Amino acid sequence: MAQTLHNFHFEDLLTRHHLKKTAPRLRVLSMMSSRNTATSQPDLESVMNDIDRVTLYRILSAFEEKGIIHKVFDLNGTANYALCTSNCDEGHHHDEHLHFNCTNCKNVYCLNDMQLPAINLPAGFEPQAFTLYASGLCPKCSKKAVK
Amino acid sequence: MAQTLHNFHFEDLLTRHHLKKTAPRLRVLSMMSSRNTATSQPDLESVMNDIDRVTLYRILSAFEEKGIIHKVFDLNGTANYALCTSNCDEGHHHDEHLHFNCTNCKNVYCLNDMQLPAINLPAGFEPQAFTLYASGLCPKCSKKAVK
DNA sequence: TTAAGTGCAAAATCTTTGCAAATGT
DNA sequence: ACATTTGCAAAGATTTTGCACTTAA
Repeated sequence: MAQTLHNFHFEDLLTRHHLKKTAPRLRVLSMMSSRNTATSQPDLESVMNDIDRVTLYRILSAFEEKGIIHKVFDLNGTANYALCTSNCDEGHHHDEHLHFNCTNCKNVYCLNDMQLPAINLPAGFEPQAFTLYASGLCPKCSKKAVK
Repeated sequence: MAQTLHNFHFEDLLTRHHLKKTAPRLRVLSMMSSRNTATSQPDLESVMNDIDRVTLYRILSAFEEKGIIHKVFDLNGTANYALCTSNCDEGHHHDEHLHFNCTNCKNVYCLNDMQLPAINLPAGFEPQAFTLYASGLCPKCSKKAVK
């Protein structure tokens, strides 16, 4: 995570998904890739306040549909988005990793490396996707020895 | 789940949490206990349309604060509430069970019996609570052989 | 050139707040 | 009687929709 990817990578990403390479979209992608936490619409809006709010909503939903980003709800029910790691197809996400929501700084971390353990469900349930969600203190906040 | 509890049980529950026994609150409790799926504010509103919407919001948040119900967000980010099984204290929930969201009928099931497997987090993360979330087809919908 | 994307205004939702009237203890 | 709770009205916040202008291909 958090590695700064080059712009041509994002341009390529947009092209592959038949989306036009526009300035707002590239800025959203670059902003999201520069973080190691998920980003909400309000986040985006405060950082890129020259881009229209509606445009941000539309960019996020287009990216999600195309499988470029995925959505996680934080403890407050706010949607947070993070770049998909691998091969999420149109309409089919494969983000079965652990999401960690810090109760102090409110950030949502995607811990892609964590494998989900196998889960057995009661008879009749046919699961298609799993998400494991944890809340607590992230490394930064636990270091600060929160009162 | 889904067992119909007697009214005095709910009255007792309210008393224990220092909440007055009012008709709207008892109806919400009885409605929630009669279901085996979690209930959203819109759900409540459509079933009990003689109770003010604001009252329902306030009942839900009071119950959640007191640890009588807990909140799960479904695939659409809508808050769904379910009765807490055991000993959820004021401000401290212990609902570390599996939530199953059916992609067909949209219902959210609390599978209280499922134990969460132990999870190891990367260094620095200090988890306080886990939620495992699955989506797919519930028994009813998988039986119907959805197209 | 033209289909897709953006920005602005406005509508539709969803959720919260303030306060007077009603209700439980 | 008194503190809570409710219902209504209204404010605030969030998200969606429509449409003219702009831009990438």
